[in-house]
Amino acid sequence: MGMYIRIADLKDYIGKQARIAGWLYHGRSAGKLLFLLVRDGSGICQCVVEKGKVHDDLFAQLDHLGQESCLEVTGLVRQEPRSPGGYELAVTGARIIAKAEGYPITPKPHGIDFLMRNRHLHLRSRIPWCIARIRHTVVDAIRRFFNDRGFTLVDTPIITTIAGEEVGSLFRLDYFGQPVALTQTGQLYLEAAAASLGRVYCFGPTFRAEKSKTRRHLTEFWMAEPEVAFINLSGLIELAEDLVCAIVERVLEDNHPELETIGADIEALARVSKPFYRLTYTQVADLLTSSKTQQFMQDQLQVLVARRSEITSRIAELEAVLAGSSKQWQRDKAAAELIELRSELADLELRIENNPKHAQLAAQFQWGKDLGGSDETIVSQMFDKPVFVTHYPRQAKAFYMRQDRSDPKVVENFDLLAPNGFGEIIGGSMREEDYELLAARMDQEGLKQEDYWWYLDLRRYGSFPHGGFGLGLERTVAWITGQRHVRQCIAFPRIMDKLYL
RNA sequence: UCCCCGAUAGCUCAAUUGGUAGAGCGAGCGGCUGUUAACCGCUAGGUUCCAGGUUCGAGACCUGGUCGGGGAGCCA
Repeated sequence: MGMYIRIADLKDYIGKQARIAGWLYHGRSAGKLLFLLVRDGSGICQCVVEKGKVHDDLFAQLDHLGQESCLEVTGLVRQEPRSPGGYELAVTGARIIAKAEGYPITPKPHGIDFLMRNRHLHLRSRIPWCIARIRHTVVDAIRRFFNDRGFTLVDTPIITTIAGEEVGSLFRLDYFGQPVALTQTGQLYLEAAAASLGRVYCFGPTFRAEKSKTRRHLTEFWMAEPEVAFINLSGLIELAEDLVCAIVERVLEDNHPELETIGADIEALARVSKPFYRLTYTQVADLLTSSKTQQFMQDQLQVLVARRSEITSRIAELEAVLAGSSKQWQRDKAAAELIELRSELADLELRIENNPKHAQLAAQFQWGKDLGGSDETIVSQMFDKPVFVTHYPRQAKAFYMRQDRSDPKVVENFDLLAPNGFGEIIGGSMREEDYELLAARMDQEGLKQEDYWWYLDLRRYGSFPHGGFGLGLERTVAWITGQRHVRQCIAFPRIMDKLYL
């Protein structure tokens, strides 16, 4: 593609001249040598400038070039074990395209608020770059998965006239005088499309005005939703299982370096394989109130407490280093570690404080309630692979979920909990295809049948067994990348009462 | 809506518990031919979030507010 070689392709040019263009990620000087780390979006390349090999005034300019300046570099590509990527560019020429001065984001720790207010620049940094690449792989894997299985993509509307989830979490809009809302799910429209195309899916943004200020919530997030005609619950669960396996497999294949850079738990990801665990809601309720769970929580508490004393004594050590008369660089290192340990300590304190509360909540769990956040966390911590939880109580779930004909108290639904405390990434169900049962359920929920007239029509004209699910993209990416907060997993996050940019 | 925590240099954090506001990074200048968050020396950089109050004296204590972080409920 023309004038420049992509840094990712430099390995094919060893021993040859190449010209790259990018931004200065980091510059160091060592006397008459300059090390310029240049990034171009495809990778990072160390460019070595030797005094005398370029004009002196260019050398001086490069020596004083600010981080994120845009430049073009020409040189000889050579293998070099001392270079971060294993090869480097021996610079013979360079052209500064645009200078940058006082770039605010340095290669040192920053607070989350600062980074999010500078998100437009933060995207250039290493970790957001890795996450963006992994997110891209996940999206592509999802599309391929469905396309390869005979699904047809149907783009459902973003402006909707009916609610699929809690009415309280709608973003309301005025549509030329008519009250409408931003979509919370494409599901209802997808059910209509499934009667035309059999297997369909949508993949787009969804909007929920939930007042949830947690690490698992965005007000605007992306969801992949398949809807399948002539399937049953176990078929649906298998589909979800295959999908998650396909996603994880692709990421392991395509993004190994990125996973390593961000410190994801690659071994845990490699363990993600069929079959996942399958539990009914009733089994989970029994598990939560069992002595096994209480024991698990106690064991966990002990581990946390042990880790706390470990950290506490390490902090004391580091504080002694800072108070003592050691070298500056030793003090710097100690200070950096101290910052990290203190935040881990704060996190531990919170978990230690919450542990008995959560244990108690679990012990007091009553059949009929929806699983709380802490219950979900406990269950997903108890398993090393994803867990399906099925057959929730009917009254805790949405009106469209199919009543289990062999046990009318529950519905044919499932949630998929990612392991190690990540919690729910998929929710799905068979849909009630019986007109009378659906209408009765809508009455119970206080939903007006005339608002849903076309949805009920689907049960009037050749009603068919069908079901589907929704996979939350950011939660999936957060789980795979090991990010604490979903807000790192979308380029421009929207969270409750904050847009940042 | 409720609970907890925080706000000090551009950034990340200190300040011996009420007694002269500091360090690293970043920025600027200089040194160094193999750096890996390089290193070494020098320089600049402050209305300690805002408004009141207590005090001889407040970054620290009290009241109110603003902003931010985390959690609960609810959810993907």
